[in-house]
Amino acid sequence: MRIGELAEAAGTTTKTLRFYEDQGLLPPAERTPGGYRDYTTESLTRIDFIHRGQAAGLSLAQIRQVLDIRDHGQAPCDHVRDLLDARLTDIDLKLRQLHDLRDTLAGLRDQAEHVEPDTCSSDQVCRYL
Amino acid sequence: MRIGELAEAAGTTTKTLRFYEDQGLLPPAERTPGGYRDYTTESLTRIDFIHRGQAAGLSLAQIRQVLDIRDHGQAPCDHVRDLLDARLTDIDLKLRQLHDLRDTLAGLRDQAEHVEPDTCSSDQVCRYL
DNA sequence: CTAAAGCTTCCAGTACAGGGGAAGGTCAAG
DNA sequence: CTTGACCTTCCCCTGTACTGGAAGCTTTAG
Repeated sequence: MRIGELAEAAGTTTKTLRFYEDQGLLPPAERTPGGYRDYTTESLTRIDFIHRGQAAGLSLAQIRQVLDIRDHGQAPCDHVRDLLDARLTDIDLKLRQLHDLRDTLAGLRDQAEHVEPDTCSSDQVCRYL
Repeated sequence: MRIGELAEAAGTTTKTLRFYEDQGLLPPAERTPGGYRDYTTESLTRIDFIHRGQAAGLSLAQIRQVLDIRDHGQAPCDHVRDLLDARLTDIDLKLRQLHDLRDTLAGLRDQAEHVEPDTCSSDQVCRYL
């Protein structure tokens, strides 16, 4: 698969994929005789993982650490366990805060639901946006 | 309350608070006769909200939009409702991805747990970090 | 054979969220 | 009445995660 196809499939850009390779998030791609990067679908899985990590608020550096662990198939020492524990604690905190915020926003949204429609007539500029 | 106290209480810095004021996330603070910013505890609540928003992966611009809605006490038009819906959809997606990632990491961490301790002896550099 | 689309590297620029530090004003303690 | 802690504005710098664009090579279609 060429870089353009992969980017499309992964919902990103060729620029970003080269950037990820540069940052060590993707292994240096195989090359065709012409010098083009040549990917397998494995890369797609990897990019999805990166996207999930980002959605969780991890930095690319943190994602790379986790990928390195995954790449070696097994986690062989305390440092690695500690790293994963730190990430998990981090993520659990984020999950709690996210639930909190969701509730707050849902409350606001609920107020919006029960407002008279003509409170914001079409010829009135909505100053809240 | 002066800016230093507030920063301390909110777990942030004076720099950041002035930056938030500049960006419209905090209303321009009252001033003492000497020109110092003078805050009430209300600001603390607001900063906590901002922090929760950030933990949820919202940008400061998005947080500001939500705060603007909150500030006017009521959500008066479709645009606002749509904005909140967009944020909620956004957050629900993040919550799902976060759960996913948590499972993945917990799996890895579990492997780490069941590894022989001496696989990573003290005189062996842990190459995974 | 040529044109267009897609790829290569390289360098520079952008947006976001702040942080550093200068130059100077304010306030409470001694 | 001075010293030190804290405050003010202003301007520039930093790190993260990309993005744009130039100059040139490769591949596919007509």
